[in-house]
Amino acid sequence: MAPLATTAVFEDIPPAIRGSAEAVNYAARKVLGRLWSAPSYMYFIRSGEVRLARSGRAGETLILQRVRQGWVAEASLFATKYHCDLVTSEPTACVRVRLQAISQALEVNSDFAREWACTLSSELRRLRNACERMSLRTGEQRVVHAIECEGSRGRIDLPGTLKDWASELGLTHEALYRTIARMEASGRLRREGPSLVLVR
Amino acid sequence: MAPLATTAVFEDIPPAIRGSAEAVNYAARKVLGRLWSAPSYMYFIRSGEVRLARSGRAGETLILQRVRQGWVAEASLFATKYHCDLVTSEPTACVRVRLQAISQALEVNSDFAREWACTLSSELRRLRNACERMSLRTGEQRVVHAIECEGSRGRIDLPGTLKDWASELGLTHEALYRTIARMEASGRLRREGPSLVLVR
DNA sequence: CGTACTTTTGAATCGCATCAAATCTGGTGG
DNA sequence: CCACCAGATTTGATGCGATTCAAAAGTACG
Repeated sequence: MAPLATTAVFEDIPPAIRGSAEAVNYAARKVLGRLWSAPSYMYFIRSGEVRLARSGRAGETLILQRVRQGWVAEASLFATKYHCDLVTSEPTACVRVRLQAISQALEVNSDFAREWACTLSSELRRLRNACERMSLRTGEQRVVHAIECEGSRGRIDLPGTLKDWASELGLTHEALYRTIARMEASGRLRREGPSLVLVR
Repeated sequence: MAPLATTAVFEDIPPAIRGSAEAVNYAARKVLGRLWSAPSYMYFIRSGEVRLARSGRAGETLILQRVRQGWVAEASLFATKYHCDLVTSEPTACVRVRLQAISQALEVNSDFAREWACTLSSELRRLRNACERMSLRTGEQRVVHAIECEGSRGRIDLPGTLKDWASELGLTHEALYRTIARMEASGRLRREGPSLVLVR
């Protein structure tokens, strides 16, 4: 399905590129960019969710970034090809901007340049955390690490299914279910609706 | 030991910040920055090696970045605290620049801003690769992935010991030795001095 | 009510971590 | 030059936890 283009402009887009921003809406499971293809737009997510993912030959998927608000695949600005797939997981409203416009804004507008560098830096820190998490050997260690890093005060809101979360944690969904069940049974974890809470 | 300060200026430092750059030399195993401490300098490595690492309570170490040339810990520009330890692994010559100077250069000099964003982006891509690698289950898959991503044409130069490489791959050194021995025995890998070569 | 998907549990297998010990290596000081 | 030492490399045995394959139960949605 072709994206529905509108001409709205949004306050949450950095002023420097509002002029070149174009609102687009996608249904779930639409591909915004495919591994190895040349990127031409940068996407700013307003609502819904876009995932940056890679899939192995066996069909298993690793989710590298999930964005519900803000820029996705920021690193593709200076790349000639996408290094991941870019896919919506649900109906998503976003704004797209030509790479060239971003590049130019970076050149001309130092506030935007600072903001961009800041975004990249924080994504870098997030990924370093993710890397460290993947080096942990047990599912329990990864769950605790994720809650401590990405949640607040021992609580994390799961944006989606446990199965999705499993592929972010680099576990099979079975392993994650069992880990959570074990932690819950021994009182180290509580589930509250869409949240997980570390006990004590 | 206090760093030996000199006043040399170097061509490989971006012009915009050469004025505020200060050459420093460190012995091996010197700590340039400690986890949770406030960063005040950014380091540009000229020779030697600096590692960005985290260590678990059991003493095991995960190497998140190894730099032999270029900026290290770029993400700390916008952070109030280091999120890793910053340590030399051998005698290292680098140039340090106050964060403030970098920040200002970013503001004033659009070429530098572009270069900085470019550096951050490529580090981001490298880290995404590392994340994907950590999601692979066997040592052999990780070795192949690393050679394909970080090496060139099926060959990688190991910058350091196999033991070091093991902690980058998220494996114990024993597991890595065994993996390499197995691959070599079955003819899928060849060792040539400091290099590993994928066969076929 | 049926379909697609997630969640859950079970059993067998695989590969890494762990602990232990021996060998090899490069560099130091006597 | 040689003894020595710290560290890397290597091999072995054992156990643990995740993966895998399988199947059942729960859930959301048309």
